[in-house]
Amino acid sequence: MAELNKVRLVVVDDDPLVRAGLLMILGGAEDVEVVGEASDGHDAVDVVVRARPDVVLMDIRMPRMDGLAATRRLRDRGSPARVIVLTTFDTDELVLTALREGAAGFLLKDTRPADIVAAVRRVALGEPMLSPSVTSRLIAVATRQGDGSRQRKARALLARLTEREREVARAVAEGLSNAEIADSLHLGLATVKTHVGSVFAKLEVTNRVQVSRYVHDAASVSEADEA
Amino acid sequence: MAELNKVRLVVVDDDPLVRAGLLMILGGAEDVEVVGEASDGHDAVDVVVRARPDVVLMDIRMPRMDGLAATRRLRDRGSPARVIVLTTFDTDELVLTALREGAAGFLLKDTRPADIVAAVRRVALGEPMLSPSVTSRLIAVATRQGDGSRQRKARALLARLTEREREVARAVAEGLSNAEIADSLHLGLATVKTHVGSVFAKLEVTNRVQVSRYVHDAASVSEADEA
DNA sequence: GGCCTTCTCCACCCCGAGGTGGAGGCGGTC
DNA sequence: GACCGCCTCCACCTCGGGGTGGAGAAGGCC
Repeated sequence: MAELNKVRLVVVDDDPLVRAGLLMILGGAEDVEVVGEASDGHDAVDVVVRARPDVVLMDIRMPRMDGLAATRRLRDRGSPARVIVLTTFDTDELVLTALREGAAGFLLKDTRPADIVAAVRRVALGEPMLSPSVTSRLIAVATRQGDGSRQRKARALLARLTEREREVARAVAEGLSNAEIADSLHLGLATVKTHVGSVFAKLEVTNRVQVSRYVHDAASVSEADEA
Repeated sequence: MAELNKVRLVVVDDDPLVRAGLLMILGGAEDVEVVGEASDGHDAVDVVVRARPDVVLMDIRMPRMDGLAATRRLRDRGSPARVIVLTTFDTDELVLTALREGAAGFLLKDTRPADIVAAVRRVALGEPMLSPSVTSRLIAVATRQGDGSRQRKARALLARLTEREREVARAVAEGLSNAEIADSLHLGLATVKTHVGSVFAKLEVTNRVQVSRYVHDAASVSEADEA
């Protein structure tokens, strides 16, 4: 039973020493079975597809294909393997890209061996696992935009518009001219101008760029207002 | 020495049973010292200010003042205490609000006792600590906006602008008129018009609303371009 | 020296944006 | 019925946005 529930793992790193170290660490855990290795992203995709692991420990900087591209490739191929990115650096750029590509974990290479093993187990269960500094970065990113107050104000003001006015405001925010708006909404030019004027008055602005800002402020963070 | 390094903790929850449970769990850890308790947010602020704990375990739903408001109040007062929010629910709204108010941790109440103790220790060291499901939500939020491709395109295009042109583009995106831009950058009106024209050409747009979109697209997610 | 880019500014033009003051129809409320 | 809000559209006006085609100065590159 315990045998059947072993976590199947593939280790990917271009440095033989790092691979050896990881094998040592993870080989010691009796609930983990290393079912494959690769030394670059290209091989990694092949190995993962064949070995069907539960979890992949994936280095980022590698020759031929880096770990992020490999992760994306695995997603594209529908592989169910959960990827833990293992790297030395944790810039916002890397973290966000990795998570967008579908990585379930992001560990720094200075993570203690016991924590690496714990991460493999947790990720195998479908939970995410990030190094503390990565979590901090993620918090910074997630809380940065959407300070909330500006968004709420924008949404409150937009709520005062009539349905038609909101449509027009959205079109204005897209950068359309009055004529284009009239066309796309099947209205007369004069009608559009009237609505635009009402929008200006209700939002208390004097030009369309400011309308654009309100609309985009209100749209950000809030998931899918209307279909 | 070990005595001196004890983590000073305050426990805040309106349910006496929950408080008792937490005290039991954390009292068992010899490197944690509970230096105060409170049963609502209002009292919590007082207790924390007097007891000067390193860490606060803070319930959200409480009478008089909820945990989020209390956390904000502590931040406003400049308290160095790190707050771990402890709650039953983990909606995007709650998680983001808590983190914005400066919470260092966000744990669900079904967290195992040992993990609660571990969280207190980690947070005391300045690291964040989130429950797995909270981490998942955060990842969803952080990766949602910024699908990346649009942002990268916007940034790439903006990078082709000269320094001056970028300044002008930013001003345009703020909704300023040419005259206002000329004023704020100490330029002639004609100069501004020239720059605006160049910006249009390089961004391949025909009006300022579209410039605004590029600038805001590029700005989102990216941290503080230039001071 | 030439050649490039960047920044500054000019004149001239046209049209769309934005403001003012209307109108009529349509649906709901008192 | 009278009233009100929303949607539709009109005429008229002004001014700023946006396009064209310049110019001169400063700095970097070959």
